Amino acid sequence: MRANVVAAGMTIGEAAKASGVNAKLIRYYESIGLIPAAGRTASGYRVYAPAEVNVLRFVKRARTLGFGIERIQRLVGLWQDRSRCSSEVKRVALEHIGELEAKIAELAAMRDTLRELADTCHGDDRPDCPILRDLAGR
Amino acid sequence: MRANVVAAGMTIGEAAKASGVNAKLIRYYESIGLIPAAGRTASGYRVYAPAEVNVLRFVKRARTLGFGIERIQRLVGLWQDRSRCSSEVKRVALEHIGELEAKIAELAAMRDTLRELADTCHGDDRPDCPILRDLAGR
DNA sequence: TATGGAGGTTCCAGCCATTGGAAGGTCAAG
DNA sequence: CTTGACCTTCCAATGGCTGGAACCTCCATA
Repeated sequence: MRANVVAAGMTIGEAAKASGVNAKLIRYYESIGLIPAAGRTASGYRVYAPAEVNVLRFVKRARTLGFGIERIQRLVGLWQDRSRCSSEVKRVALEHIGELEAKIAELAAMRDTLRELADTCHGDDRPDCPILRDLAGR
Repeated sequence: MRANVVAAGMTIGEAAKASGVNAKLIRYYESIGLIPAAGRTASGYRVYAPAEVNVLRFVKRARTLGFGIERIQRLVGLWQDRSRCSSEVKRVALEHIGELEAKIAELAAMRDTLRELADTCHGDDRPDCPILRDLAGR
């Protein structure tokens, strides 16, 4: 390809390197409609402009923060809408924070219960075990 | 069925009620080998003895504590092995606690970052938004 | 000019633990 | 005999990827 024609137009591999989203995942994101279909060369290779790489970076960062695909789609929409209200963005973020809190609380409850059980377990070569007793329903 | 013959022998629906694991899931657990295949009536209905319901309850409780299927299999094995060492059980539990901790830390990091961003976001009708700025890579 | 290898393409399948639905068989009561 | 609750199997979807197969295209080197 080497399309330095207008100093833009990367292959999917180059876009992957530049965005941190691997090529396979870029195709997947396109297939589910998270990102619009990329342009194509005459031979069928996808072509990416810098602006599209920025979208990929945005998506990557949002995934790192745990946002789900659907919410990322909303965020990208807001990002590209110059007349957005920051309140809308904040609402999406707060929704996600709420879900993170819920998940954290759930996992922490599991951990605490298990920690207590593990603390009372001798952990030696005897068969008696409070962990199994608990799982067996006392 | 109504098999009160020897005061045992529940249908899958009864076993589901008694164990808290729904019928669909019981079949799934059997299909993946987490629990042994249940007995059958002449007409092909699954039959469950009280001991099998206890296994289901054990599995249910372990799932509630977030154990994965594979680990539950190990736990059931240890539970039914009278010559087990409690240290083995404890090791399985500690492995799981470690994974819970890791997941919690990951989610908490996301939450903290997002909380900071959300705190600095006005959340009004203006378009300026630090959340989007962060996602866009500053 | 032939060739090799790196990288592109599509499609299909699997991960985890479930859940839902379709299509059909069986049981007990009315 | 019909009704309807329950059982059976099988297939598909969920989220967010990842891996592989089979094939095509580009570019540099021998």
